Amino acid sequence: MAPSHRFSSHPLLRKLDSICTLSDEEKAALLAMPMQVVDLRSHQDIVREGDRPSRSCLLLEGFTCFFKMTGEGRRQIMAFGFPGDIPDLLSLHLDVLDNSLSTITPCKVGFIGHETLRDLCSRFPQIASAFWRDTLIDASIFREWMLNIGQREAYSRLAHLLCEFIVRSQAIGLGHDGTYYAPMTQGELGDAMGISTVHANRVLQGLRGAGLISWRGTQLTVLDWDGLKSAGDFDPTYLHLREQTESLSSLRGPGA
Amino acid sequence: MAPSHRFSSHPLLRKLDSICTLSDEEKAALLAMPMQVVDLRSHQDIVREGDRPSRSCLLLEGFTCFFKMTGEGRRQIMAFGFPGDIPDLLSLHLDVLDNSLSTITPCKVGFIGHETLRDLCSRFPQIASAFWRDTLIDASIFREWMLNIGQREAYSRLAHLLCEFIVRSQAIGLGHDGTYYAPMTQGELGDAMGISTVHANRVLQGLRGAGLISWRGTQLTVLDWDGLKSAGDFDPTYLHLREQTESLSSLRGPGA
DNA sequence: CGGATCGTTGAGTTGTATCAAGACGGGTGG
DNA sequence: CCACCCGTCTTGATACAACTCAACGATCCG
Repeated sequence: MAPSHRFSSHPLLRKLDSICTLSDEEKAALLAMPMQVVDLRSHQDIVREGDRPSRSCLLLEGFTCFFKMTGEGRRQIMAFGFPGDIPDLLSLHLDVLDNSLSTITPCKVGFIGHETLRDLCSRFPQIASAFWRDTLIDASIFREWMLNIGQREAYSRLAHLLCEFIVRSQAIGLGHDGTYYAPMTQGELGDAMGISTVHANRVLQGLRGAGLISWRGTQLTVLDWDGLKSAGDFDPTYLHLREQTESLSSLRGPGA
Repeated sequence: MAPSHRFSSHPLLRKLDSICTLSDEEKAALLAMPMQVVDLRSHQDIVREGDRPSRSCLLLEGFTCFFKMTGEGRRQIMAFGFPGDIPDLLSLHLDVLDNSLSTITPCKVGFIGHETLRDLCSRFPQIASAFWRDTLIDASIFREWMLNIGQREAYSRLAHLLCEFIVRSQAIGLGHDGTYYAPMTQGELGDAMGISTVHANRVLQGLRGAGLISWRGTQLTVLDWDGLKSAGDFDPTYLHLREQTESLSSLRGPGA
């Protein structure tokens, strides 16, 4: 029953397995992609707004953030990148990048040339569909963040963000016993939610005080999953995961 | 010099012309798509959150909005749909819809079956790329709205929204002499910016008082384009239009 | 051990929400 | 054709969520 066959250990396939179905031939083709593997320190730029990259970046290990700055120098984080993600896949069809991408932890990334990706898409239409679908899911997450930032108050907003973080971690096999690796600082949390660092701190203490989570260092532990979900008005539909029920039920076990 | 050949009158081609290049053969194939044309009244749902549509909706005439509701009943508008847009193209690769789509004016729409679209994409890779690119531009706009909602104050936020509305209108040939058809109510404006109707009204009067725009009924007139752009911290890069300079210079003419 | 980054707390300020009520305007029915 | 009605726009008063500024404590790392 466990989906552990010879491919499942690679982060890209874990990620793609969580959102679509691919044949072994297609998976083999993905693993055969030539890529330039690079190790990066934390808080280092990968690509910057205004660049015209000819390759995209597959995140093999670590976490990234995708963000954009206001003219007044305020930063909005648009997305967090998890292992297996290709955070700048959009540059395949968008010549000039309108966002920057940085690491938030030390990362191992693989740069894949756009010709390689285009060739793969034309030879394997299912892979093209999977990549397109992946960018559509990213867009769906952007919309949910817009709803979150525009319409929910900060307390609920943070609860929602953490729910998403947990479900996405779970989907690619990260986290044990209701505890997850959460490397973001409170400043990054604030920039992702459109609130100040100070307020992020206060709201976080609200969640702690309500007994929903504990968060020490980079260890985030869910103490009351149902409570967190309802505080965050969270419905995972927008993540468009396969087997949602399975990953969620395995969550409720250790959480409750 | 004018790009008016036999295809340019159709809204879909005007839209696609603004973001990519297609051959005459591809354009002919697009125009030959079978579609079910329907007239809709204003403020009518087209598809709802939770639907599993087997077709997408090409907007031939009128304006739509794409939105999502909070558990507490607050609405966030994610995007406005212009003539030529396919606001729910994403349903081609996302089984269950996580947003609702409604008209905001009377509309003429053409429903196109997903098999038709898939067939077209497999026969004409350039069309597949154009559609994929279109959804990526939508995502880019979502990100800019996140930045707008999360990091800019209401006055600047509204100025930015109007700048985008004007440039997008301009890109598909709507508007004359700095005047544009803007059918949104102040309530819809507020829901798009994450502020209340009352505050949308006050901020709008701020823009009027600063001499940047006039807006009576559905007629929005730009009085000071450079002023509006700088109030909104607006840079159109994220719209990924072809020939940006051309459409913007023609704007400055009647505007100033 | 010193310095930098991150987390935490307090006090005062400001942007925006809510509630309420009136004015305007366009459509419909008597 | 007028009267009415409903949705939208507008304005005022009050309340609150979140911001800024500032300072201090806790870590971590070199």
